[in-house]
Amino acid sequence: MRYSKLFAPTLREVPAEAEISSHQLMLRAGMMRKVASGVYTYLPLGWRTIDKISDIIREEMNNAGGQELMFPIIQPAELWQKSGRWEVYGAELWRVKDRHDRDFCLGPTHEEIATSLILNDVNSYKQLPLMIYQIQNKYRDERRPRFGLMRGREFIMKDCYSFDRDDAALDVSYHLMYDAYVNIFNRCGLDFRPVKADNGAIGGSSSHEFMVLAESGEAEILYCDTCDYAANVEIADCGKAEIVKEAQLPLEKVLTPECRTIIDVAEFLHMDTMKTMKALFYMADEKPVLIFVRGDRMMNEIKVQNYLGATLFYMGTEEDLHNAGLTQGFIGPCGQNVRVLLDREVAESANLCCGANEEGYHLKNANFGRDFQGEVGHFRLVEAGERCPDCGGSLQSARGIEVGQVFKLGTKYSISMEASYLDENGKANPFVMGCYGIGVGRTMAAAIEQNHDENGIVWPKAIAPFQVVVVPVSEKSERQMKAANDLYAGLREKDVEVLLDDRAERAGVKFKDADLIGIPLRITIGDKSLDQGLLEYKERKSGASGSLDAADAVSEVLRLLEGIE
RNA sequence: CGGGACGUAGCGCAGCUUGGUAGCGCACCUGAUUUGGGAUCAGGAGGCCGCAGGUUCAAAUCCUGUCGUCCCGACCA
Repeated sequence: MRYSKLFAPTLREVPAEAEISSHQLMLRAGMMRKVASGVYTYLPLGWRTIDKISDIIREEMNNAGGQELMFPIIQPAELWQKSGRWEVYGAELWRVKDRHDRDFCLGPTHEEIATSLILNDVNSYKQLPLMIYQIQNKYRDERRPRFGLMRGREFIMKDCYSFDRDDAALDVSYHLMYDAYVNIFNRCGLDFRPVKADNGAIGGSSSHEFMVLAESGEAEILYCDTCDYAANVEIADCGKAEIVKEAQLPLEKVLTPECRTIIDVAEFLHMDTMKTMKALFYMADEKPVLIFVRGDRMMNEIKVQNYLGATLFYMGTEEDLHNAGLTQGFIGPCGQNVRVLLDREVAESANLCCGANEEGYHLKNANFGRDFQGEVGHFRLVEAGERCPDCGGSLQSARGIEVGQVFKLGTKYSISMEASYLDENGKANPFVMGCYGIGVGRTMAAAIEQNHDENGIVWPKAIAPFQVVVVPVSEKSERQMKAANDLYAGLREKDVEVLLDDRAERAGVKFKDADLIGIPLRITIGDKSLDQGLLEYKERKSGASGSLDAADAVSEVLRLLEGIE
C-alpha cells in the first residue's frame, strides 16, 4: 500500500471523548471513527487488524474442528420466546418491528438460531459432534457503552456453538475450544489468563473467561501465586482461614442510638468491624431475603443470586424494607422472620455484634446456632491476600479485559427449544451444547491497551495492519524513491504487508505517523546511508536500530521480521 | 436507569458572568523558502454557536424544553 493513497486520517490531539489509551490511539491513528454512542466505523487500518485477528481465529477454530457459516443478524421473536429469553434478556435486547408490526431483534448472540438450525437438520448421533461458528456483528443495547470498542452497542464477535451427545463429549469439545482460545490469544501476542467465571444470563454449568491483563480492565480477577487457580472475583472461592477459638459470651442488648452503619456501630462500641456483621436486604423474585456478611466484608451478589436461583434480583428499596417489617440500620438475624442467608464466616465466628431489630439497639455476642439460624453458604467477595481454595497459597488481585468466554451450556437450550437427536437405540436425547465467544474488536483494543507507549501503538507483529513501513526521507529524491520502490516491490513479491510512505511530508511527520500507527519495522531510506550502500531500520517495540545492505535489502528485512514478535 | 459534566470549523479549545451578530491553535487549500523526529512566512477556504421555543430593538451569551455525547454507579464479547 502506498501511504499517499491510504485513508488513515491521523490526529495530533487526543479527542476529548476518549478516556482510555486504546480508544484514544485508535482515533488518533485513524483506525476508527464514532458514528453514534457505541457504534463505530472501522477505517482501513483498523479493519486490516480486525481482519488479521479474524484470520487467526478462523485458523484455530477450523483446526479445532469448527465449521464457519453465517447466521442472520435479524432474528424473529418466536425463537426467543421459545427459549424464554424474549422476556428474560430485558432492555439490552435490541428489538425491532417489520412493516407488518411483527417482532424481531438484532442478534446479541445466536444460541436460539443455532439450536433451531440443528433441530431441523441434525437428527442422528452419527452427525455428532458438530461445531459451527461465525464472525459477525452483534447488537446489545447497552445501558452504558464505554471506552470505544471495549463496550459497544454494535460489536464484532466470533461465536461458536458445539453440539454433542453427552456430557463426556461436551467435555472434549469444551477443551478443544479452550485450547484453541489459548492459541488464538497467544498468537495475537496478548498477556492473558483464563479464569473460572460465572455463567450469567447465558446459563449452563461451567465457564471460563479469557482475561487480558490490563489496568483499564473492567473485571477483577484473583489468581494464586503458587498454583494455577484463577477466577473472576465474582465467583472466586477461598480456602478456610484459621478461626480463633473463642468462648461464647452471653448475649447482650446494648443501646446504640443513631448508629446506622457498621462503622458507626464499631466506633460507638469500640470494636473492630470484623467483630460485627452487616445485613444486606434484597428482593429475589419479589420475595425479601436478608444476607449477613462480616462487617468488614463485601457481599457477592452473583453468588447469592446463583444460590437463590433468582431471575429478578435487586437490592430492596425503602418501600420493600418497610413491607418486610425491617428497621433500617438495626437489622439482625436473631428472631428474624425474613429468609436469612449467612455467609459461612458469620456462622463460624463467635460473639459478633448485630442489629437487634429494634430502633436504637444492637446485640453483642451473637452466636450462630445459639442465638440465630439461617442458611449458611459462601456469600461474600473474596479479597486479595486470602488463601487459595486449591492449594492454600496466597491469592493475588489483577484487573483484566474479558476478550473471550467459553461456556458449557448443557441442555438448557436444547430442552427449551426441543432439539434432540436419536441415539443407537432410537431413543431421543437433547443435544448437549457449548458456546464460545470472542470479542474481536475488544481483542484489538485489549492488544493496544497492552502494547503502546507515549508515541503510539506498538503492534504485535501478527496483528499489525502492516509489518513494515518503508520511509524515503524525501519523496523528491529520485534515488531514494528508486530504492524505496524496489524494496517495496521486492517485499510485496514475498507477501510481506508493506506500507510505502511516498507522501510529500517531512521525514519527522512520517516517523511520527509510523510510530503512531505502530508498524513493527521501519526502513528508512536517506542519502547519507545510501551513499554507503546502506538502508536503516528501526524496530518499533525494542527501539533497536541499525543498517542493512541496500543491495540485499529484501532478504535482510525478512530476516529482521523473523526476529520480531 | 440514578448521579455529574459537556455540546461553538475535521480535532483541541476561548468567548457566555456583564446580550450588540464569532475567535485562537492544529489539520486543510495556494505560493515561496525549507527538508533525518509533527518546519517558516504570506495568502485562503471552512461555523444557522446541537435543535426547538421564549425574553429582548438585539441571543453563542439569559430562560424553558428537547436531542446528543462523555464520566461515575447497578449489567455483559
